[in-house]
Amino acid sequence: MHRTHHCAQLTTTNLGETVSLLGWVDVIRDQGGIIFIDLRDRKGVTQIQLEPHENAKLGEQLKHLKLESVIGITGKVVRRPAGTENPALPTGQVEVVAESLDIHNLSDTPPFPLDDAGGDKVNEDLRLTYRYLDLRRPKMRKNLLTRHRVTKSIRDYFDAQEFIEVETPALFKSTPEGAREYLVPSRIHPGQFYALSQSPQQFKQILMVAGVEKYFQIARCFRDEDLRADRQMEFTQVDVEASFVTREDIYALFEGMLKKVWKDTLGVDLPTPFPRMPFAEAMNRYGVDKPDVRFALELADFTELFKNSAFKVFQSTAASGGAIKALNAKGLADITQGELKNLEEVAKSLGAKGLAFIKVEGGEWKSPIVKFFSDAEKAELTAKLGIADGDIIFFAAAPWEKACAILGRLRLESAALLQKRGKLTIRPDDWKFLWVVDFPLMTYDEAEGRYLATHHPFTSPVAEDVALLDTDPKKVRGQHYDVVLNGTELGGGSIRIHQPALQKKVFEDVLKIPADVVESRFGYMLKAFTYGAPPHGGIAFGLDRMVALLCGTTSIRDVIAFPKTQKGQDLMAQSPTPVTAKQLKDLHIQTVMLE
RNA sequence: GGGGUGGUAGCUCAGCUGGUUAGAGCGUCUGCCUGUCACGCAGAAGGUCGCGGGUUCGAGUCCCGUCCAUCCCGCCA
Repeated sequence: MHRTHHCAQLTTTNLGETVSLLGWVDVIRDQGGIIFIDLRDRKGVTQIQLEPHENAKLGEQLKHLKLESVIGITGKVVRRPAGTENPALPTGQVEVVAESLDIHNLSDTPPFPLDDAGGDKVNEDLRLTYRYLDLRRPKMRKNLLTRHRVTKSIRDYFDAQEFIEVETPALFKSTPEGAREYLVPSRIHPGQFYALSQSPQQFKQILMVAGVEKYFQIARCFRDEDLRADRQMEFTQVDVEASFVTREDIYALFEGMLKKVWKDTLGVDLPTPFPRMPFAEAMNRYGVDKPDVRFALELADFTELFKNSAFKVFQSTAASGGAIKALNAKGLADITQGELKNLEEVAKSLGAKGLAFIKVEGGEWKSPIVKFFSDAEKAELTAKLGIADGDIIFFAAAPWEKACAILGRLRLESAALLQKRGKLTIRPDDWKFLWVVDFPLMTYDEAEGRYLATHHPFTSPVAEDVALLDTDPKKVRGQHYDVVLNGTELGGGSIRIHQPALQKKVFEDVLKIPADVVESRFGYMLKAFTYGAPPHGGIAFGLDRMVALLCGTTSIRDVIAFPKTQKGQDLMAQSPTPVTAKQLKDLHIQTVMLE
């Protein structure tokens, strides 16, 4: 039997037709003399009406029919009796009176409810173990569909812009500068390994040397780092590179892509261009390099003010080159002891010694530290923070970046508390994009005792800062940009270095990678650059995170068909697993477990 | 590697300062019901309280260890 229609299709225009439907048993409502089945396929649901007394064979078949069984039914489309229509259903005006029923496969009782309301509450490990059932849920089916729409939209966009999609190898060479890699032993080359590509970065730059000019790829990437709600060991990146472009060209290109994706999937018109914000400003105002600008609660700086303060903690921090930052969590003076303690723990986990605060209630500043403040200090705090009754002010005194980070985190925590109280509204569909720009090219790593690339070593310095590479590397700004949406970093990219001499200088003189290591890891790239490498730049963009935001979920596992758990296991197929001695022998591998 | 939260029936959860036979809703099974769509009604079955050890006359409850899930820090050029 073939289906004549799908289960969201039948309307009053089909009245009187004999139709065949195939699908899963969604619900059985047995009224005794009349039985209703909601038959579900990937498009929707149609109500089937059966009268077991009228049709003995049907009655017998129905006796052992269970939910989630796969059946086919043939019958006539009729109008539902007046007053029994279901306006919530697209097919709710009609029903199919079953004449015959094929049971293709009886189902065992599912281990958890498959409706959205019930399924959402189920422990995720169970959903992952039975992912094929979880994916039958309307919400998960919708997420898969949205993901498909997004990738289709992206491919259409870049195709229209004359970009071509080029596939680059998953099996690459190990380049241990960046994220930890998955190593793949070579059978043919005993003792040697490939690494799974953590990003097509080097290949896409080579493609520019190859004259492709406009490349994109929806690329799978692999990183052997610890997992999070927004990080999987394998994930998908929208990877783009173009020749003869400036930063502005990339901004416009990507804004166009995002505009189209939002229009195609949500019907939303995104305003462009997106605002640009220098890294230092993002840190100073929001305490992070991926600010959520849907709400204010901005940080303020009081380093100058407290340079000669009677309050020693602030005074000494300011005098020794640190920063004093403050955040007015407006209207949060009703914070509970438990919540305050929790915030203090958060601050401490980020390296704060404690959490200094001022609670403003009844016109009075309640705080263990306020007695140290002069009238002038109080006046400036009031003015800059807009202090009013009902506010609570948090302080951080630490090295600049740490002070910003502490308050940046407290800002988010405070916003959540204010939301809980109904004093602040942050809508998930309030799409606030921005570009964060002017990152430092290098960051000094205390532990390693050398400079590390803030993003990656292929990022080109801002032209007027190149001279600083020799004198003051940390002052050099990179031609890097991150695209941020509602506090999530969706992606980042840069204009790359395309002159072999400058690239070699960055590797060897600035990053202090020994010349022989540079040669073995990146020699092929430096060599390629000597054959006419065009100026180029691009971006890499987290597809999973974007789809998650479009689907209104915070976990990318909800938009990946078969994700891994936080310990990197596939609970359904049960990987990873041990392998046989023969497999290892073929790979010339001997295992010794180390403590 | 570190910190938080959780693990009790198929599912979601309750179970107080340790004390009869460990409960509820949903689901499952049986019966009834000819217009339901969260169908309804009546009844029944269903438990290694994650696992291991300890304290105690007595442990779901307290202690130690361990496993799993999840959130976060580190990490993610």
